[in-house]
Amino acid sequence: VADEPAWILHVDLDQFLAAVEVRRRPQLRGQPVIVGGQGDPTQRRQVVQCASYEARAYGVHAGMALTMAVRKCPQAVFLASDSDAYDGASKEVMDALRGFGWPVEVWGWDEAFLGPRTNDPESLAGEIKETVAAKTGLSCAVGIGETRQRAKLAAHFAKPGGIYRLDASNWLPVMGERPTDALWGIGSRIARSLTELDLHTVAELIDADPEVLAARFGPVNGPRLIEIARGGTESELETGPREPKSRSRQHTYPEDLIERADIEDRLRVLADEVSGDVLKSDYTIIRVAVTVRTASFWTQTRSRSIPLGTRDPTEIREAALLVLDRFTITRPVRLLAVRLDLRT
DNA sequence: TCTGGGGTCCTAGGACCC
DNA sequence: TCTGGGGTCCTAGGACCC
Repeated sequence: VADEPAWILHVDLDQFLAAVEVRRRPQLRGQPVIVGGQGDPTQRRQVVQCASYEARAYGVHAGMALTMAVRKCPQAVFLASDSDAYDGASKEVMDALRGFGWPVEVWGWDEAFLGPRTNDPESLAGEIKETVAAKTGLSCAVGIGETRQRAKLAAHFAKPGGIYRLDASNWLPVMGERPTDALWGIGSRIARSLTELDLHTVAELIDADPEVLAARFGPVNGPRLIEIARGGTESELETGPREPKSRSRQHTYPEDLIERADIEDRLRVLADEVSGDVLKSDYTIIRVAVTVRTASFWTQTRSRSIPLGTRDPTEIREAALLVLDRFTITRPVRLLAVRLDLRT
């Protein structure tokens, strides 16, 4: 086995949140299902978290306002987001994947990388799909590559429910002429900056001057963009439990907050909620950050270091209020957030 | 029809110290 | 009076991802 080639498989669940909801409500199968917020499409300021493929056919997609989604697809079933249910379903899937005995790196609720050694990754991918379906009732796509980047993009081509391989032999033919933001790790902003350097496609980025990219994007990010374009680097999967670096709680209020006392009250609630999350475990808080977003979407974050660290919820709450005092708020407040940075 | 919530990593300037 | 480097911490913000 040790002399068989190493592969990365990326397992990506299909329409995960909607699929979990359909699994426990079989009568919804085949219907447009939209998960988001409290499941009430008349409520403002809530967005689609996941749309089933039937709903996507009407142009509904994640991030869209629920009020927009109900206009595009009035017959859809709208459901509240239920993170406990998704946590549980995710754990079922990851346990099924670990059952294969290969290293597993969990990537969010609905994605994972596997690191097998095999001469036949397609057969293994097929077994994975069957096992996940049998044990959890959920379907997934599997991407195959030598790196995370290739496996991740391969899974994209495999969706929904398929298997696709993106390796050294077909990376350039498949990806070379695509825009740079087709890559995992390059979004719209970097793609636009690259365009200003006359770099439009993956193939052009591969041949770009590393010095030019370093000058534009920094000493780490610049060269990394070229690596991404080449298909990424081979590196060990991280299979251990993730140590969180921060925990946050944010809320967009259905009606803007006007009164100072109201803003402070809401901030206290957020601070206490996120403190409660963190203090259940053994973490020490070393920084408290507060974000304010006004009705016009102007958004700023300020923070305060706690050099010795604390686990005292009162101190955290008061630190949040002190940070709030450093803002000059003259507009109605749409969103507040509290983030706690943790000692690593 | 205005645009959620929860994360990670990187960059850059200024303070401060040696 | 004018000047060097190196290092770390703090803070704000940008960008990406699920």
